[in-house]
Amino acid sequence: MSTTDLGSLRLWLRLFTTTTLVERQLDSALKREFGSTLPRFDLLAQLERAPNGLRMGELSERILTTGGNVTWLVRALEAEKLVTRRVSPTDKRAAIVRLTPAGKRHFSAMAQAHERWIADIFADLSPDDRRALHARLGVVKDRVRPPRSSS
Amino acid sequence: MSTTDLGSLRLWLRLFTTTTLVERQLDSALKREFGSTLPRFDLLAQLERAPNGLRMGELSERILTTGGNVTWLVRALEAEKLVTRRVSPTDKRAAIVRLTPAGKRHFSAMAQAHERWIADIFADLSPDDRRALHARLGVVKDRVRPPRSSS
DNA sequence: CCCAATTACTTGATATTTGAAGTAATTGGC
DNA sequence: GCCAATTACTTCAAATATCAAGTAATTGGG
Repeated sequence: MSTTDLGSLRLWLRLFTTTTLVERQLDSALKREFGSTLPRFDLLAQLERAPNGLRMGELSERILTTGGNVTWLVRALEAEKLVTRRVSPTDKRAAIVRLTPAGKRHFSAMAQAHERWIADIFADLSPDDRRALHARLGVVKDRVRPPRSSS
Repeated sequence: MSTTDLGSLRLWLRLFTTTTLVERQLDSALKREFGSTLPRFDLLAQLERAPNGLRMGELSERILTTGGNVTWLVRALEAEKLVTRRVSPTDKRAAIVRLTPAGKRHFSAMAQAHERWIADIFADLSPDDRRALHARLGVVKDRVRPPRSSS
């Protein structure tokens, strides 16, 4: 309806820029307030949602990173006693990672702050705006990755 | 108007996931078809738009990365004869980076493919959807970085 | 059962990015 | 003009991420 055509390229640039800026803001806030980072937070968040733990492979799929990187992250978190890793009883190749009680405490402290920061960042959008954004991003997402999960 | 509330957190997760997936698709296509990468492409794109060249600092601001990283990228591109670097005549601290003719050719070949890939990725959105997305992302962007530029 | 193919991870070499510290050049106030 | 503060980069080390092997365990077809 409106008169200007908006090239997809400009849309992509804005999508990229916006995401990068938000990411950076969150990462630096996590660093400043908790001495942590976004990748670590994301990994812990996945574990929080999975009381039975997750395998390394599931983790790497969910946080969109490579297996080698997950090995690295988990090793670091394990050294800090935030997660444990044990061999799966049903498949000895697989390692199951879980939050420790200390990991849960640490995560939930961060999660509260994290949620506040995010609410603040998106505060200028109405609920309808947020739904509209979410829905349209879903269209793009399904285009780059044939459906399957939700996130 | 609709009934479900959508938490900002879910919106952020989708924003992040979508952007990461698109980014990856573009990066791997650039790698596959041209042996390049997205950061290099982005840097060249900035230079393409600036016939008079850009200083290192302008580059790092525009591609949202650190100065050290720009030094690294430019050094690599320079070694491939795609860009040149010369000391600014008016300010000897500053280095001005420009595309070489070979760099222009290389870039424009990539740019055409890049634009096709992007058009394809966003093909399921109508022009109005794209405008709507762009506008709402703008709201978020202005929240994390007090206005100034457009991108 | 048995073995080739597949799967789940880990490792090690690289690649990339960041962040802090260092160097050189420029600027503003006096 | 002169010097302290600022600015523009570069460097170097540390943090992260990728990719290609390599290892161990599991599975499926005969």
